[in-house]
Amino acid sequence: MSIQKPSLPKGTRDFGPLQMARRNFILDTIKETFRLFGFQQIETPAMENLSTLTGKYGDEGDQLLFKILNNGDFIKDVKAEDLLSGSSRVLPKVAEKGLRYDLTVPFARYVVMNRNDISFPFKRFQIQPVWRADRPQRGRYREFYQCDADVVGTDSLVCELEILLMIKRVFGKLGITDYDIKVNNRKILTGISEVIGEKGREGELCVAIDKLDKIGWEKVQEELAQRNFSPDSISKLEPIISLKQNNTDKLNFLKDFLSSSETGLKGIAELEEVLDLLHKYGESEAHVDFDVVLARGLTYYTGAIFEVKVNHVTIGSVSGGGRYDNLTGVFGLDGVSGVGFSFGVDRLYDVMDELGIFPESNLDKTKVLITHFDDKGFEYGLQILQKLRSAGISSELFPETGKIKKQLTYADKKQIPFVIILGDNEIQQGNISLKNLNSGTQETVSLETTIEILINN
RNA sequence: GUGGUUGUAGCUCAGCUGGUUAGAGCGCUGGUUUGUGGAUCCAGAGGUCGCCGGUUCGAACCCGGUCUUCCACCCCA
Repeated sequence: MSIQKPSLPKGTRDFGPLQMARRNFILDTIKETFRLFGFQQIETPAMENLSTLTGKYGDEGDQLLFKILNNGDFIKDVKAEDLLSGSSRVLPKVAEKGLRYDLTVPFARYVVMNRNDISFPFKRFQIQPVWRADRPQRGRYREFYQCDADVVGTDSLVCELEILLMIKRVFGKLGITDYDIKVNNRKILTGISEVIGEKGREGELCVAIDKLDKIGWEKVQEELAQRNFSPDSISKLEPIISLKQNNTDKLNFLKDFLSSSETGLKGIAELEEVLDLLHKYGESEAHVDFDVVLARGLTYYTGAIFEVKVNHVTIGSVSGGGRYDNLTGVFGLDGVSGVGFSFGVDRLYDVMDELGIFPESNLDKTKVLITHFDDKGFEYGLQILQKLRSAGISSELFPETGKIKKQLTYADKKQIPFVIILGDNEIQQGNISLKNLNSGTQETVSLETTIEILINN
């Protein structure tokens, strides 16, 4: 049998010690923030029944689901005519489970299954990997983490406020300063389509308008025309596209523009209230940008829509979310509304990496390495190791007796700042030679003094 | 899913229009120093040139397929 080169599935990655230290820095910041705001953590299985997942993300979403082949004789129910009918006929017979595609649908399933034990409003957060059979590229992976926080069972706009506050807190802690939280409201989009005379077509409208930044107004007009929007309605859109003022001015303009649309005005009012709550909380509107053309998740969002973009980097949005009226309807539980959002850790990592703003040393570091020359030193070291750890000092004993050079090199590579050297002299006198690898200085002191020095450095 | 791109030592990359035993820097191992790391110097190990097939007297180089990487579209965190 030949030796094969190991490899990873497309779009997946290993994380080494440095990467994990950095990822944990991001994850800990997010977790701490969620908890500070009163969210409780849950987890759900990596795999769900395929029936739970399919049909929730549209046709394209279904294609991106990873399916899990049934165990045992997975082909036993497949008939010859099934094979001739194509893969869509065969799939349900060979796979009944799939990997989760996001955290929202499993959460909806969880809420429905535990409705009797949950007291509403329910604030939960969930930090787990999700899988998508997408084609990978920069900032896009087949396995990545989402950090969701959702509040279900209340219509209060305080939830929207808290989402803004949590985003601001996390970004502040991470040291990301140049970013925009784009906010909009589904009802405003609905209102716009009504006012321009294309009622009910906000979905199509937004798919086209969403590309404004990328392809420009000219191309957007072409696309709208292609989608059979009338020239009249397209021209009515013009003033919206060129809106470039502060939030208040934009809102005032739209109040006038949407005066004939009850839904549109409702959307404006909601957004105004969220901003008002922000001021009452004592926070500024800094980083909060009302973006009339922001459109996402239109199949389920019904109120506020959020998206966070870090400026001057090549990564797409790092966070997004919104309000939905009927999270659990597909699972037979009506009337559960909610609002939630998600941080993309992997993209936050890429953004911080690109900006070069990771703090210097959040690598998990040992404080001191105990080195020795022979079995006697090794045994003496073992006693000292116990004392150091009891004192809460992260320490390790070099596991082999051998050349001191090798042991020091190990400490150097692992960036361990202190080394304890135990030879015959130290053992006889019952003390310790402590070397500081950063300064190169070395002193022979008692165990108590050693512990004191290590704690204070 | 569509189109393009990439693959040579652990890492970053050279390698001329196909021509003997495929190179460099960094890293790694050992030595200079048998109780002292980082620097210098010396020596050494390490490659079925992504994989499979084809063209050729001869392929890292040309052709086909496949996998992988990155990019655009689609969509998304």
